[in-house]
Amino acid sequence: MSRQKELVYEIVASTMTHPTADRVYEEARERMPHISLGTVYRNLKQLTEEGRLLEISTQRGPSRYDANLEQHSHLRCVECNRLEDVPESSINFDAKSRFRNYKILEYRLELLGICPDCRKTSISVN
Amino acid sequence: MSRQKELVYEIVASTMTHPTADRVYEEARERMPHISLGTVYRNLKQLTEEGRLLEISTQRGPSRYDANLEQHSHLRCVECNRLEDVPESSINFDAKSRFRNYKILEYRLELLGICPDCRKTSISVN
DNA sequence: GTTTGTGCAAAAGCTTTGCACGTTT
DNA sequence: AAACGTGCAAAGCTTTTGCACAAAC
Repeated sequence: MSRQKELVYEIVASTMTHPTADRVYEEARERMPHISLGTVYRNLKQLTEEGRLLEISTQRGPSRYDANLEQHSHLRCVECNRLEDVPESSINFDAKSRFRNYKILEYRLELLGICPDCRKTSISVN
Repeated sequence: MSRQKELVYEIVASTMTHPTADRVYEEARERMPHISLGTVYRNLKQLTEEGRLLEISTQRGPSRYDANLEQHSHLRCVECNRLEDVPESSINFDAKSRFRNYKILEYRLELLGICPDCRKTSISVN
C-alpha cells in the first residue's frame, strides 16, 4: 500500500460527501502536491476491486466513492446533487438472493428527490 | 416530431434489450443511412425530457433507454451486461413519498446478478 | 421567411493507459 | 535487478454542442 493509495483511501473514508475522483484529487494535492489524477483513478479502482471502497455511479455526473461497506442505499438531490446514505433498515426488500433464476449479488437503489435545503429555495416544488 | 425522432423512439420502443445510444444509431442507420449519432443523442435526450423514454444509467457502460414508463426496476447481469425489467410488484418499498425531509420524486433500484445463461457457463459462481 | 431540426465535426467530460522513471525489496 | 507504483500525457469512450444547411410551417 503506497503512500498515495493510503492517502486516497483516507480522504474517501474521512469524507461524508461521497467525493468524486476529481474531488479526491483536489484534496490529495493539498497534502501531496505532485500526486496525479491518473494515480487517484488507479487507486480508487484498485480499492474498489479490493472491496475497501464502493463505487457509486449515479444517474448524473461522475462516479462517487464511499468507504461505508455496509449494505445501504443512497439518496440524491436532483437539484444540488448532494448524496446521502440511507441505512438498509429503512428498506424492505425481499428478493435478495434469487430472482428469476438470476443469482443476485447485490442491489442498488437510488432515490431521487429534493433535499430540505433545496426545497426551501425552490418555489414550485412542494 | 421529425422523422428522425420518430425513428429513434420506435427503435427503443420495439426493442426489449434497452439499447444504448450507439445501438439505436446502428439500427437507425439501416433505415435512414444519413442519420447522425448527434441526432440520435439529441432525440434520446429530448424524448427523455418529454417523459416518453426513461434513461437508465447502470453501474457500467453507457446509458440505456427504455420505453416502458411504468415504475419498475432493472436487473443487470454483471457478466454479459444484459438488462431485464423487474416489475414494481416484486418489490416492497415504502418510503415512496417522503424520507428524511426529502421530497422523493422517484427511486432507482439496480439489481446486480448473474443471469441463467451466464451461470451455466461459469464454473465458480453458484 | 422564420422557426426548427439535421449532419457533421469538433469539443467536452470522465476514465483508462503507455511509457519512462523512481522506489522498494 | 526485478517487481511494482508513480507522474505525465495521450488516448479512449460517451455525450454534448457550434454551425451551416435543409426541412417544415
